Amino acid sequence: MSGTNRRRITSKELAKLAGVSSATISRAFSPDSRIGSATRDRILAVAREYGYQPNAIARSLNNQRSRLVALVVNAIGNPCEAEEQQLLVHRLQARQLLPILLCCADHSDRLQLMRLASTYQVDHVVIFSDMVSMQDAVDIFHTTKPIIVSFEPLENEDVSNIRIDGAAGAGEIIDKIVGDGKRRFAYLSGTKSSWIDKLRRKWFADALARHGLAFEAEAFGDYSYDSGFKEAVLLLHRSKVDAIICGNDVMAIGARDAARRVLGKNTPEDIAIVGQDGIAMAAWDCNDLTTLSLDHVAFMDAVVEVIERHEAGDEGPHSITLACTPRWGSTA
Amino acid sequence: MSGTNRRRITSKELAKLAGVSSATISRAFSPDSRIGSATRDRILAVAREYGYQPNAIARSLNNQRSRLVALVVNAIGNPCEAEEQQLLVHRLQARQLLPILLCCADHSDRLQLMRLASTYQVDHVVIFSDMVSMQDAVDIFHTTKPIIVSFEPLENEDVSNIRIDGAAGAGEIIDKIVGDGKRRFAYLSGTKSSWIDKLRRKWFADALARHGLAFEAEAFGDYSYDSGFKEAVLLLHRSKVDAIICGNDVMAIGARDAARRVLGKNTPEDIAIVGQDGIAMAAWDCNDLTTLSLDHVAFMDAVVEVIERHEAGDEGPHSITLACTPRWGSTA
DNA sequence: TATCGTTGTGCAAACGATTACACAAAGCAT
DNA sequence: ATGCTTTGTGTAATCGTTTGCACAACGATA
Repeated sequence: MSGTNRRRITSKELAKLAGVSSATISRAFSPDSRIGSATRDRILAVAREYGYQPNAIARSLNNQRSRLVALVVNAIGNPCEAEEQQLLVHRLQARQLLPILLCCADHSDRLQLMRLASTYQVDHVVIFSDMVSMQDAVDIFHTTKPIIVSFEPLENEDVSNIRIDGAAGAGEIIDKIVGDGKRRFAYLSGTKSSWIDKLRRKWFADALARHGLAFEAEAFGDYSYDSGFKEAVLLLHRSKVDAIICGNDVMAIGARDAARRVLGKNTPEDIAIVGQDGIAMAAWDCNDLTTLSLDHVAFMDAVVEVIERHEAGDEGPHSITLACTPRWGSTA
Repeated sequence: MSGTNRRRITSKELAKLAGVSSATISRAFSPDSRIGSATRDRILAVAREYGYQPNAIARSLNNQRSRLVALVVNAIGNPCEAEEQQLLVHRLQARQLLPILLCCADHSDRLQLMRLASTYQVDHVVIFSDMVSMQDAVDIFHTTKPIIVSFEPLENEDVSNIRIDGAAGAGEIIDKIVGDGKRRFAYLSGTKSSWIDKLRRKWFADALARHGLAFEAEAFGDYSYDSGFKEAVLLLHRSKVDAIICGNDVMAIGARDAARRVLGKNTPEDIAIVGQDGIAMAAWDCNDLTTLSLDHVAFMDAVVEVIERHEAGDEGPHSITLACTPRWGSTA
């Protein structure tokens, strides 16, 4: 309680103070173990007095269970990832699981970091980055079945995963925009190399194909507002598209600003702009974005459900697919 | 390498395979320890072959150093915190420190969570939440000197901390707005109980006082867009203010939208709106917010500097203060 | 009263590394 | 050839828990 003593008291020391063995101390802290309730109460009282808490590191070593979860993400700064992380972290904490955050800029240190985290014997791994190959994940976390949250076609079917299907939603959105008279579409990708991005593009391309249309122009950004803005300017200067489908919401906002500010084009009359993700900001009055939206709550519930099944010993692999639905705003 | 074998190999097993003792295995993995370079190379080769990595949990138990850092935050969803976290996490990872994220909605489980994290023997604690009392932090992490990133007047001077001073910047902003002819100011707080919020308000109140002015109206939100929007509507209905200073940028954007959409008031002609934080989004073309901005990079550099001094054994306490500067946008 | 669960506790062996200490081998000067 | 340092390796204790096993005490049953 005093808060100023430097060293942490150990179970052996507490045992001496309470006149019991360290085994009994341990039992006092595990809810269902044979111990007299009087003894337990006395121990807990003494423990509180001396500020004793069992050392989770030592316990993990003995248990072979760390209750740590590695979260591999690309960027916390991206609002979509931030929203999802927040939901997930709360759910994990409610289950007494602690998240270790791995946030990786480039590819080389991503693997390095994953290796580092694996030495901490994490119980679960949630990979939000589709830049990580499944094989790398499985190799690095060989004792922990990772959960892949991405859309890469699974060549290794032994890994639990959560996938998203936006084909139907993209269809609805394209139908609406074509119905509004737009014919000349562009796709503004988030990255050049990601599977997610290719898949998302395909949803819309397929929907366009059903109207006998195809993307007339392409551009590549990096999921940031600035890249959305810049690429949209270039795109609109070099081709006369009247609709831009963007790889995520943030780029869509950038593209909308570029169209309005640099070219004086307004949504949805002059140009239709569509985002993807369904972040909270998309619904703000100043944005009111039409976007192919994911139910982030259901998404993270799915992640937690897979984790719980893994904890229960049923290592699957489990596979869950969630559908995306349109959010109708005033940009398309 | 095979990636499918369930159990992790131990140093003792690897020792047998390499024909050495487990002590030698350990030495092969610590850069500066007495070991023949031929032996080391052989061990590392065998280790790679069998996918051996030293167990960080066991090492931590022995070392008394976990290389884990607890990050206590209010909400990842808040863009300001997200941006800072991202910067900090990168800096920690570059130093082979792993962040454990504690994200706390309400006060009771905040302490609970901090206690849980403390059982993992974290080497450092960074507290971003001014909802945590310093005394609680010190009590819970009694073996680890926490770093408090907040503005609460330090009654306990034994804790390293990083503070922010926006008095001068707020002065500049108020001077400008008053110079533009505005006289009737409102303050839209982020929370009712936080020290940060009170201090931020005081910067602006003091600046107003120098012009013989004071806040005519007050409102309380929760740092969210929706609360900014809602409170601004109520505020503008019940009083005829022509300037609103907001507790953060997100609320300022909400307030701006409310003024424009619900009351048809434009910035900066009809009403001046000011944010605080200086998040990236404030500079987006659609927002172009005038805000009292913090240099997040310098901020997180400061946090890391304190951590490094603590690691070097100089536990301070260290205290760093950073100044906020105005970002001039079109909202004020 | 003898027997048999049941309950509560202690002993000691894990868990997987690190590291102080001891010691053999080797290099080098006398 | 002797003594001294340096280098490389092994032995064993340690970090702080948990848990299987043994056992004493106790109440209930026959």
